[in-house]
Amino acid sequence: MPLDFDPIDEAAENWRSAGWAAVDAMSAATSITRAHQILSGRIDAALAPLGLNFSRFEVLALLSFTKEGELPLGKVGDRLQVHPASVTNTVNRLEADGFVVRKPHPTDRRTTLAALTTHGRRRVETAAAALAEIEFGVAGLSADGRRSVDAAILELRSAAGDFE
Amino acid sequence: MPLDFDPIDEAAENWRSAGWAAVDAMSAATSITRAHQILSGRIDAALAPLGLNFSRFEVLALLSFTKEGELPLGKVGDRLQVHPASVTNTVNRLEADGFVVRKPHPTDRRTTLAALTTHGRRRVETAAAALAEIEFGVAGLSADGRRSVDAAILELRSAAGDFE
DNA sequence: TCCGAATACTTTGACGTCCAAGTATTTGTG
DNA sequence: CACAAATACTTGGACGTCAAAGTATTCGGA
Repeated sequence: MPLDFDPIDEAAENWRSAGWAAVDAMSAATSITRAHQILSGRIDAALAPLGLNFSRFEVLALLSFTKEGELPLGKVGDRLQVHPASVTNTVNRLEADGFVVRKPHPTDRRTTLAALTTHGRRRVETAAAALAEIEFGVAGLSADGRRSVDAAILELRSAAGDFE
Repeated sequence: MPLDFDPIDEAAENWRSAGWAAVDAMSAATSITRAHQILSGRIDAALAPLGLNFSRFEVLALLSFTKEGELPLGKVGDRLQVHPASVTNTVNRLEADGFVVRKPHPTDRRTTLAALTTHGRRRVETAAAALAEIEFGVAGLSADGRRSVDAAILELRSAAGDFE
């Protein structure tokens, strides 16, 4: 049951009326938050039948891009920009489902590798196809829209010190 | 410790190399996810000293825009597009902190109203100023960027049936 | 009027994320 | 070579979100 008005637009009007500052910033932030909600709902729904969620999928995809199909847990966290505790948790689930196994690092005994299993490699292919099928939840966003979102957010991420 | 490359761009390259489909969609979805992470981190940090997080703030703001400063919990959920259980939880916290009180609906005994207290009204003003101060986390995003994000996401939300 | 369906909220439980603290191992420096 | 500091991961606790089930109340059609 959709509302018969745009709640974000409505909120912006209210902010303006209340004399609150930074209305455009508020609107952009709320839009991004809501977009994330929509995407993550769609993506998780597409992945659920495969026993995955987006985090778990991202880990499998990342591993599948490496030569050996394995990576230290710390590297996984760095690349995906998630907390070490989340990596532990995610890999626990993937391991319980047989998609990855933990292996000791050959030279550094502090380090643990997550290594893709055959099962995991098959599953990530299936999942990638399923996500492509639903266009990663961004169906409804034009090619121009996708490019401009990418470009704008690149500014934001760069300013936030995400890289370089 | 930022990476010395853009992890999203890196991911897009990997996807292309692996021959996976919908690379532009993947990139847009990942950008939005990461942007949300950045914003919510900044916003929650700004609100934490006030005993709020973004959800709690949104509820207070919404109430402050009404004539009487009160609204049925169900309406709150509709406007903010969050699950009823989350509304219950959020209002519990706000009530425990004295920012709102629950009141019975005058005519429908199924319904509960959340009503702003004086304390809550003062706090939401302070919080709004604090958020304006950090530009809702979107500092680093140009005016053009904000507009194009808004416009693009409006497409997405509209297609997702968010309203009208 | 009666009663099944709808509505409104709460409760419980499964997850997921982060922080802070704890353990193990390696690094770097005097 | 020793040992404090840094690194790598795990654990436990606080929170937040959602789905499903439960309770109370109101609505609407026979």
